[in-house]
Amino acid sequence: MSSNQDVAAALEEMARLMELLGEDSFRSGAHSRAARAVEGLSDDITALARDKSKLTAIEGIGPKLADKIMELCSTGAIKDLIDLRTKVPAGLLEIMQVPGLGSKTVRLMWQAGITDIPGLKKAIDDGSLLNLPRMGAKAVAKIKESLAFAAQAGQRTWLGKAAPIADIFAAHLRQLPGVERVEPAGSLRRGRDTIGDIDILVALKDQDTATMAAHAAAVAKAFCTVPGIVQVIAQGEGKCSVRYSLAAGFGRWKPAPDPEVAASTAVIESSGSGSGGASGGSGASGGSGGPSIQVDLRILPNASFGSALMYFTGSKEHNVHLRERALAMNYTLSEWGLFPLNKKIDIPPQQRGVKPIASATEEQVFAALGFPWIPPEAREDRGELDESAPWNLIEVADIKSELHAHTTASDGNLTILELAEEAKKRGFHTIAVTDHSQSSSIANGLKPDRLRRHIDAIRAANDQIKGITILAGSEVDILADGSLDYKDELLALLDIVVASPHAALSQDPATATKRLLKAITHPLVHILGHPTGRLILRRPGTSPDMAELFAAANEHNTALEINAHWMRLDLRDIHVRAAVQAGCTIAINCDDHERSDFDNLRYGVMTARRGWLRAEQCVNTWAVKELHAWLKAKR
DNA sequence: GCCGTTTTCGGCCCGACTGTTTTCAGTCG
Repeated sequence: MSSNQDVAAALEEMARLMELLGEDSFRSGAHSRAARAVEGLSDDITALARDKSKLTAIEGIGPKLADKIMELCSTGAIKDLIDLRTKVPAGLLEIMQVPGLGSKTVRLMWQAGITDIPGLKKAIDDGSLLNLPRMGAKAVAKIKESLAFAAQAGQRTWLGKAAPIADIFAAHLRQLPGVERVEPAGSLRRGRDTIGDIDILVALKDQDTATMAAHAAAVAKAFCTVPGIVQVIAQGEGKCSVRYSLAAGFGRWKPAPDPEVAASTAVIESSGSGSGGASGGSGASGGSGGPSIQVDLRILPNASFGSALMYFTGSKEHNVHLRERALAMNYTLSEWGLFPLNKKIDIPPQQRGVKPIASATEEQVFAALGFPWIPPEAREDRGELDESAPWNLIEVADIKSELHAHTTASDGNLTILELAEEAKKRGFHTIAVTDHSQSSSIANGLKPDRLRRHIDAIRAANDQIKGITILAGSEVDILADGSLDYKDELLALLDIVVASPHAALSQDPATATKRLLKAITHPLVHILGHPTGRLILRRPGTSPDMAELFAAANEHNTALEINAHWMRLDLRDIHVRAAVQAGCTIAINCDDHERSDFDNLRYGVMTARRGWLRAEQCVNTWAVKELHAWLKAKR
C-alpha cells in the first residue's frame, strides 16, 4: 500500500533523475506536475489506482503515468524508477539540494567525476571545481557558503512560526520613505500549513523614475540588513533573497502548553540556539548551519500592485494556468500586468511603455481574465479556475463561538471566568469549557468526581458572568478501541462533548477508522476533535478512511473539528475540502490553553478557506439559538 | 509525457538576478 505522499515522492524522484540525465525537460516536468497533483488529492491514491480511468481523469495524469502509479500501488515499485536509479549516482540528488545548484550544473559536475557531497567539497578544496565551464571564483565561493544550508533546503517550518517573522520584515520596511504597501505573499498568504520560504512584496509610491529607483535601493538595503539575517543570497534593485535565522525569530514564540508539543519543540529550540549564543545581533556571520528560512523580497511600482501580488502569491501551478488562460485570450500576464499579446516583438510590454489592460488590483486582473476574485487560500490549482460564482468563503469575523478550551482544572492556565472574559473580549457569544478526561493523566485529566464538581463550578461561573454563555463540556479521550473515557451517564450531564484521539496514534488505517467511527456515531458526541492526531512536521497521526468518516458524520449530525493550533491544523486542508463536498458540518476551534491561543484562529480559518468552507457550514458561525439547538438535539 | 474555444501534432508562463560572458546560460519562484 502506498500513500499519496509515497507516490508523489516516487514521481518527483523520477523527474529529478530525468533532469540529471538530460532528458526532455517537458517530460520530466510532466512527472513533476503529476507528483504535485497526487499530493493535493484528498482521495486515497491506492483506491483510485484500482480504476485507470479515475487516474487519467486527474489533470496532468495521462495513460503512461497512470500505468506507473498503478504499478507502484500494486507492486510497491516502478520499474522505470529502478532503472533510472541504476543510471544516476544517488549522491547527485543530494548535491541538487544545495541552493543555487540545478540539474545542468550538477550534470557537469557528474561528468567531471563528482558524484556526492564529499566529492564536491574535495573539488572545492583542491580547486578542481574551477575547471568546470562557467565556474569562477565567485560561483565556487557561493556554493561553499550554500553547502551549509543544503541539509535544510527544502525543509519547511510551521505557518504559525513563519507568520511572525514576516511581520518583523513587514514592520521594518513599512516605515521607509516612498513605500506605499508591504504585503506578505506566497504560501504564507495562501495559508499552507507549512512554509518553505517567506515572500514579501513592497509596492512603491508612483513617482518620477529617479526617486523611485532611490527608494527601491533603500528598501533593498534595509531588507538585507534586518538583524537575524545569516546570508544574503541575492541583492538586486527589484529583488532580494536572504536567509534568516529561525533561532532569532523565536523571541515571540513560546512552546505550546500542550505537553506532547512542548516536549517535541523544546528539542528544536535548544538545537537552534546552541551554536553561537542566544538570539539578538548575530549579524551576517553565515554558514553556521543553524535553522534558517529563506526570505524573498520583490519591489514593484504601486501601479502594478495587483498583478504583482497575484504573481507573488502563486501557487506556481495556479500562476502557470492563469498565464496560459491569458495567452488563449491573446494576452500576456506577468507581475507587471496583463498586456495585449504581440508575438512579433521580443521586448516585454512593460519595457516598451505599453499600457496594461489591468494591473492595479487583483480584482481588475481576475475580472479581465473572466474570473471572480479568487481567495488566496484557493489558489492551488485544485479546480479554482473552473469556478465562476463568487467565492464568499468563511472569514475570521464570522466566528462567534469557541467550543474547545481548557482551564486550570486540567492543563490550561486560565480560570473559567478568565477564559470566558477573554472569549467575550473576542466578540464570542459562547465559550465551551472542555477540559481533558481522566486517561489524559499527563494533562491532569479529570476523574469523574472532579468533573462533577467542575460542572458545578462552570454553572456557577455562567450565572456570574453576563454577555456570554459558558457551556460545561469535556474533551473526552477516544480510547484505542473507540470507547469514550467517561460513562454515558456522566457525558449526558454535559452541554457539549468534544471527542478526541490522544494516544495510540500509530494505529493502522482500518483500526483507526473503526475507532473514530465509534466516536462519531456515539449519540452524545457533538464534535470529533483533531481527527487524525497529527502534529505538523512531528508525527503523521493516523490515516483513517476519510470518506467513511464523512458519511457517518453526516448521518449522525456530528461536526468535524479543524483544530486551529498551528502545530495541528487537523483536519488538514484537503480533508476539509472533501468534508465540505460531502456536506459535513465543520467546527473551527482554538483548543485554548492560554490567552494567546485565541490568536491561532486565523490559521484555522485559513485552513478552512483552503477547503472552500463557507460560513453557514461551520457551527462556530451560528447564532446562539441555532448553536444551542444543535447541541440540545444530542441530549 | 500531457493536452486541445484555432491544434490528435506541436506546442508546453514569464521575468529577475548572478556570474560568466562579449551576448547568455542557469537557477529560481
